[in-house]
Formats: sequence, C-alpha cells, structure tokens
Amino acid sequence: MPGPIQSLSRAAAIMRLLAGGERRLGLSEVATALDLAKGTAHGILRTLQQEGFVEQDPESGKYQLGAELLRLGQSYLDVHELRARALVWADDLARAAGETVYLGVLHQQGVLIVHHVFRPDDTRQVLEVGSMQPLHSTALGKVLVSYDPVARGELGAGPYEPYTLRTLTEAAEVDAECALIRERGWADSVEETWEGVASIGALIQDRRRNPVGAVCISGPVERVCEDGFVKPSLVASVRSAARAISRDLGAGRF
Amino acid sequence: MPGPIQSLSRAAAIMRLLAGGERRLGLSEVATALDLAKGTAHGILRTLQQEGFVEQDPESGKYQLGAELLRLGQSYLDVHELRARALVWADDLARAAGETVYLGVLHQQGVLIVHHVFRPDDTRQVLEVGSMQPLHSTALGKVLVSYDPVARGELGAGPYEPYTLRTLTEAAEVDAECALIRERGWADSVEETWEGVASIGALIQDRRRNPVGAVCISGPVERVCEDGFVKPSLVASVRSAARAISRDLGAGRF
DNA sequence: GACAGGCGGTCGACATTGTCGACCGCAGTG
DNA sequence: CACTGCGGTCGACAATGTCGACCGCCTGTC
Repeated sequence: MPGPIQSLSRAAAIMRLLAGGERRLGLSEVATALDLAKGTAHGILRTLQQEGFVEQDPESGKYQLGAELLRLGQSYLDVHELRARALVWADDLARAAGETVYLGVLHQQGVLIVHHVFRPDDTRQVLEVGSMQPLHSTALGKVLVSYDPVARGELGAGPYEPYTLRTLTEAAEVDAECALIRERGWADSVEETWEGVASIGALIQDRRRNPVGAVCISGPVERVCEDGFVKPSLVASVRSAARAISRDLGAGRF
Repeated sequence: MPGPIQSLSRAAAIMRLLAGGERRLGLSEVATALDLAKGTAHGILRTLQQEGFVEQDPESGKYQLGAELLRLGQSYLDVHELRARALVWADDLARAAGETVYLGVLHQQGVLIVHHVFRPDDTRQVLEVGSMQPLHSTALGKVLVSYDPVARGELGAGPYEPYTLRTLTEAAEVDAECALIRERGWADSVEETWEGVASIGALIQDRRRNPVGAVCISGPVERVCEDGFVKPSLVASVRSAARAISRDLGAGRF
C-alpha cells in the first residue's frame, strides 16, 4: 500500500493550516481552504479535538491547535540525540563567545531551531526553540545548504525573499557562497536576515560524516564583526564547538 | 457521524506511544503494542513520516517523533491567549518574588506548563515548557482541582502516587485540602512532589469567571517558607499576579 | 557458511470505514 | 421577520484503510 493514508494527510494539512493562520479558524473556513466537504472536515476536527491536537473555543466554535502538540513537541526534544549531546557544548560556546547560540536542523524548507542558549549577560530574550529560520540568508541555513544535498534541493531555484539589502536572492549567488563555505569550512551571515545582526555557523556531522545539523552564534554586528569581517576568534570558537559535538555523536557508536 | 476517525485515533496512539518510550521503537514493536496488523501500522507510520510527525532512523529503521511536532507545538504557544497576556505579569512576579514562575493549564490528567520564567538571579535551569506536573501534589494542580470540576474529574478516586512523605495520596485528603484552598483563595505545596521544593499557586479566570489556568512561584523551601508556613508576602504577590492576569483576560472583551 | 529467526516492508482481496452533499437548528443582521 | 451564514448531523455509497500472508534482507548462531 505505497500510498499515504488520506484522512491522515488531511488531518496534517488542517493542523498546518491552523498553525499558519494567526487567528482561530471556523469549520467552514477550514473546509473551503482545503477543498473538503464540511462533514469531512468536521469529522477530522472532532477526532483531532478528542485527541487533544486541536481545541475549540466554546464561545465562537472556532478551532485552534491543542495542548497535546506542545507536550509531544517537548517529547521530541527529549529524544533528540543531537540536541542531547550538544547541550553542554552549546553552553560552553555561549559562555566563551559571550553571544547567543543556536542549534538547528533541516526541516522542510527551513532550519528548525532545536536548542537556544541565551547570551550570558543579557536578560529579556525570547526562546526560539521550535521556530524556523530561512535557508538562504542565515548562517545555519547556508551551512546546511552547503553540505546537505537535501537542503540544497529544498532551497529550490529562487529567487529568494529579500529580508534586507544584503540578502542573497539569486540561486547563483547562494551557490557561489556555498562553494566558499565548503572551502573554508564555516558560514557567516552579516545583516542578511535581520538588520544589525550577524552570525557565524559551522556544520555538525554524525559518525558516518553525514550532515545532521549546525551550530551558530548570533549577536549585534558591532560585537561579532571587526573591520567589516566577522572576528576570527569567534569563528574558531564556533568551529571547535561544531567539531566537539560531531566527535561526541561519533563516539556514541564506538 | 459521531464516531472518531479510526485511522486518526490510531495515529495519535502511535505518536503518544513514541512519546512515552524513551528510546526509538521498531515497526513490529509499535504494531504489537497497539494490537495492529504490521501492514496497518506501517501505513500509518509512513504517512506520519511523510508529514514530518515521525522520523525514521535510516540505520536501524526504528521510529521516533518528528520535527513538525516541535514546530506545531511552538505555534500552539504563539496563539495561546492566556500565555500571551500572562507573559509580562509572570515576568514581574518572578522579579518581585525572586523565584521561578510557572504558568499551567489543565491537560488530560495533569498540568501542562505553558510558560516558565527562570529565577532572576540563578543560572543553569532547564526550561520546562511543554512538560507535565501531577494534579494532586503541586500548587498548580491543586488550584485547578479546587476550581475546575473537569480537573477534579480527571484526578479520579485515587489512591495517588506518593512522590514524597508529604504527598496526599487519598481522595478525601485532597478534597479536604481543596475546600481549604477555595476558602482562602490560594494553594501551596511544600515538599509534596519534590524534596526541598515549595510552591504557591493561584487561579486564573477568564472573562466569564471560568477557570482557565493557574500561576505559581516555586523555590527552595528555605526561601519560600518561614516558621513552617509559606511566607504571606509571597502569597500576596502570587494572588495579585493571578488577579492581574484574570483582569487582563476579561479586559479583552470589553 | 548455511540456516533460522527476526526485522522492515509489500501486496491484493475484502468489507469496513471515511466521505460526500443535503439537511437541521440557531444566531446575528438587515 | 425573513435571510444568510454558522457549526453540526445524517444516511447512502463506494472509495478507502485494513488485514494476514508473503518477500528480501540482515544478524546472530551453531
């Protein structure tokens, strides 16, 4: 039976739809958006609700995502091997560099943040675990595109969305940059996604040298860069953290 | 069609199974655990994998939860109205009390943590958003059981699991405690779940006075208690934060 | 190195199961 | 006070997911 189960695919589409729209959605909205009969959509929503994946506002009758997703998402993190092994290294890196550290893996057409260490001295930061970053304009994303053919495939042919004036929007530009990244072994992104923010990332490999994720540090361009380039000392810190995590993953087997 | 969609319920059961077991599970394990034909389990797993809810270790062929769950769980938090309105109050409370703050809602037979503010001065804490706490032995749980009939129903008749010597394990004990909680308007839990940890919680209501969640502060018993009782000043802080959040929720409408 | 046992995965027949579109009662609205 | 939209239900139909036998592969064993 090499075909997906229809009702499941539809349920997944409904949840993604609910995740996308900022506000709650009504039954009819869901049905028309996915081109389903109202009865069908209702059956799926009822089951999802009963399982806790979707909740219904009793007042308006509209639907939103449910708490069970948060719980399962947490379980995903608990089991995540890369994350588990990287925790302590990420902490060290944040302390050594004095900047925010992110750990990301490829997910669909972006980088999913699976770990986030706050900048040591600073308060008032928002945890970004579970959020996504673009592939073509972040250090994490460019690392993955450079080394993981799947990531390159997900990126597509462009043109890509320009977030700032420095964003690379053409496939040829990104590919050229990736060749450079492969050559020197690390990626940077200076104000390519957010004004004033620069980051430096490096690849994490598993025991069989497959790319499995990336680490990066991220901070204000004034602190991360010097004379228009990222500070070599920070690059060294990130690369050594990436190597340490990779080694740790490889050691799991032997 | 007031019946749940079979394949969806089964898919949910599979995901819960994967979330429960610490390690990855094989196809046959999943099938026998849920009493399904291998072909059926495979069909569901294949669809879940394709949608990103489940991942397969290419080496061992075993299954684990997928990244999409983390993303959707994050989306759940983004839309969560109680959490959004409580963010700033929880911050203030943590600063005023100098202790960790949790915000929880009822989910199945427990309290799901939807927000967590670290103790201001302290480092090295693990974010517990997405994890669950028991109903019968925590301040958050007892608040919900006291005011939300659904929570009381989920709690059941006991006896409940004893985590420490001070845990209330009989329904009668918990019900008596809840009567007291309703009377004075707040709950505490001193070493009932974890040795050395005490917490104080209060109810959050929506605009129609329905219980929708609870806040608590939690910290070492030496700091939270005095002469064997929780400090009145901390109780006052928690209650005023709970009132503030409730007011904020009510104000959304008028 | 041949064998047995277990694994993940596939296949096709069967009937269970999800789907569809018409229909219901209600609430808000002009 | 009709009218339009909503969320939700119903029952007939056949498309759909389910089942158990089967396949090829790997691993451990004697």
